[in-house]
Amino acid sequence: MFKELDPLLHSQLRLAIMSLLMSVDSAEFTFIKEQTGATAGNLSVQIDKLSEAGYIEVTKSFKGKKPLTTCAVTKKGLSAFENYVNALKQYINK
Amino acid sequence: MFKELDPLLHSQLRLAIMSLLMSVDSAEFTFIKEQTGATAGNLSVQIDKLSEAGYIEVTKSFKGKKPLTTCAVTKKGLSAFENYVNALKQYINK
DNA sequence: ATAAAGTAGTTTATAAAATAAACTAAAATG
DNA sequence: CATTTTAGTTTATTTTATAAACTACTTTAT
Repeated sequence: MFKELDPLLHSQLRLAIMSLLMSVDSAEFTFIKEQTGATAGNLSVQIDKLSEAGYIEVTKSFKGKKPLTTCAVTKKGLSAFENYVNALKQYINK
Repeated sequence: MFKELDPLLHSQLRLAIMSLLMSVDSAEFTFIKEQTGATAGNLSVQIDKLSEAGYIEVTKSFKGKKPLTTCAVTKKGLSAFENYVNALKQYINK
């Protein structure tokens, strides 16, 4: 039987966000937006979902006078990502 | 920028169907149902979608007196699957 | 000084998808 | 011969993804 694919991660945009965050300490909203090509609205929604699941930590502050949203993956998020990748391999490795 | 993940394949059940079909010549509806744990209704719908996209070929016949639906991956499906796996690697390989 | 345009997002509405429930039709079973 | 089972399909509901519209503030130009 096939392992279940965490629906929170099995989404192109959320997976891209997580993928990005895997390789950095933290990333700004605008950077993620650029890298993923997502609209701000969509990104905002998906970041919220990852945040509410405890997969990422979102910090809102200011860069000078502009709002600054920074995201970083949590231990829980890292573990979920690894699990997801692991499950996925069952589907794609021949 | 991240490559797009073929939405037809980026679905747990459809991906499982394709994954199964990759390793066999053809598979019966009931076999796919057992292996994936999907409900018949859901499976029927997803098989239709893959079929309409030309990713699989569906043959309806009879085994004795019972209806028999058989599925096999097409060249197009194989290529789409390979493309999908390739794109996916961009997300999950660190 | 203020109107216009840009930045950094959030909220809400809509479109698309996944899934299950209800249904059909025939066959096997008791 | 009535009930259950098999093999599916169709339809309805729920969930999701996504974009459009909006908010709040800042920078630039006049």
